[in-house]
Amino acid sequence: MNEFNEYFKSAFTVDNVIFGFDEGDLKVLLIKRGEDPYRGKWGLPGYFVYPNEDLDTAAIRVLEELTGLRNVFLEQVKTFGSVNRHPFGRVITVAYFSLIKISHYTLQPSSIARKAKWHSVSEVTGLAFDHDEILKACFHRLKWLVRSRPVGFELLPPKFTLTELQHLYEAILETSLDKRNFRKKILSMDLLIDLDETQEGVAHRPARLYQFDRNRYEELLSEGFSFELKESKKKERTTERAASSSPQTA
Amino acid sequence: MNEFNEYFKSAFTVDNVIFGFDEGDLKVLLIKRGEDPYRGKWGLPGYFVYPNEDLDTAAIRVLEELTGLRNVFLEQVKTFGSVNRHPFGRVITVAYFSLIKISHYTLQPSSIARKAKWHSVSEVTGLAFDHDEILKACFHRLKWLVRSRPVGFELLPPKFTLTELQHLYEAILETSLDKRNFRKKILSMDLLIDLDETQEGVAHRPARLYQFDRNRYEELLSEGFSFELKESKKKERTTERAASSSPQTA
DNA sequence: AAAGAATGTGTAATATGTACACTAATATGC
DNA sequence: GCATATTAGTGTACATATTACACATTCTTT
Repeated sequence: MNEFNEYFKSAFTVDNVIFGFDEGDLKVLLIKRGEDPYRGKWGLPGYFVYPNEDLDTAAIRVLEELTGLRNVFLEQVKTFGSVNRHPFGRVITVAYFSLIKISHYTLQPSSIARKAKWHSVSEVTGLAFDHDEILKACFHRLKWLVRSRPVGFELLPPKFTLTELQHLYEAILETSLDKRNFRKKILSMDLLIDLDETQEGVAHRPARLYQFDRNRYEELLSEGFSFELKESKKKERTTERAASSSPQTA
Repeated sequence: MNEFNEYFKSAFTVDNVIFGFDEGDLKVLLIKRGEDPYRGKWGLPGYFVYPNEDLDTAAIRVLEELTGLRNVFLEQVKTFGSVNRHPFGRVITVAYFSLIKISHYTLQPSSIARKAKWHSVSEVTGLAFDHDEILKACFHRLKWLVRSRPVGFELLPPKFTLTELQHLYEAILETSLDKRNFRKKILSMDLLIDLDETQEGVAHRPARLYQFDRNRYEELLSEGFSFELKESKKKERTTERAASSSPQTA
């Protein structure tokens, strides 16, 4: 019984990978570190877990403390525990990820995090610790999840156009999708409410606005429906314009 | 820098969920605990991680020490860290899982594990700690994985019949599959080598034996092939016999 | 040689996925 | 106000995949 105290003990932390979507681009929330190690470097918002705190609770608390984000649903992804991942000693970290609507939240970084800022996922590199690797794992999870759960709607504002939705899927899947097929597929799922409104102030034909029908989704789920969106099989899709420039019959 | 030592530290462990398949039944490897807490109870083979040991390495070592299994490929699934999951103090555990061919290994339990034995997954309950929950999470992962990776072959002996393969999939997916459609699908993937041998000593028409073609699989993967096996949509499939007992035209 | 038990096989109907090109609606610049 | 630029929105034919379904075959046992 007492031997228990003799077992090696390590510090442990949680790190949060928060994805958002803005300006047609997938973003991740990073903080500028105000503490050693890696002071002044960008990293994921993460910190130590308290002794009598569950992991999920810690992730929520730490996120709020560092960035000001509240009530964010976080999902565990993977645990990183390489011996030398932290310069001060053995630290095991549990990575969490989440998807949020950027416009719904205000960032209020604490002093530990000097700044909190959204960065384009595609441009992020050179983060503190092994955070590049953690980000990669979470992005991979997102890619995986997007095909079997309607996660896209978490990232968009409540009202969105089908083109915005498509661009989001293209950003996550890192591929291009056929407009007509994408629309047909999405609309056939019966998960969107057509708001009978259109965009305003755009210099082109305004698009219809839609809303995700969460109740309908729950209902369909309980009927055994499963959301499925496949990655297109062709790697590089040629545009229609390009393809039609060399027709067989002139 | 010195403050680092002030952060709360917890003990941490790895737990392994090893699946096997035998007698048409999905099994999990459990040990009978020879140590407190839960001495004499069944639980997952798991133990403490060393200070200068990576998590994956620890999982492999612990598995071997407790059960005698060597060279098993383990994959991280989830981390469990509820405050009260261990009666002696705060212990965070990282769960790993693996699939093995039961007949290929000999169990050699250590003294810490008084016994190591295969149990039918469907019958396991009342394990030590939160191991019921960990098992459930790993089974869920297996179900998920089976649809996108040819994991079934890891569980079968090198030579197997299509019926055995089908039964395995049925056990994992907890559903029944149509024989002809299953065969058509599997064979069309071009992942099996027909060994031109048949079963011996069975009291019925002997089945052909097949082998998984791992090289072909790697080859197909690099060509962008993706293994996909859907769960059948109908929950309860009626058997043909039953269905044909009430034909429209006599 | 008859009965029992599991193997092995094909086809038609339906559903899903894919490729692809033009018209419609708005804002802006002239 | 008219031409231009820009994005929205729409349909169909073809190929592929999924589903439902029944019976002859080959072996052992009695």
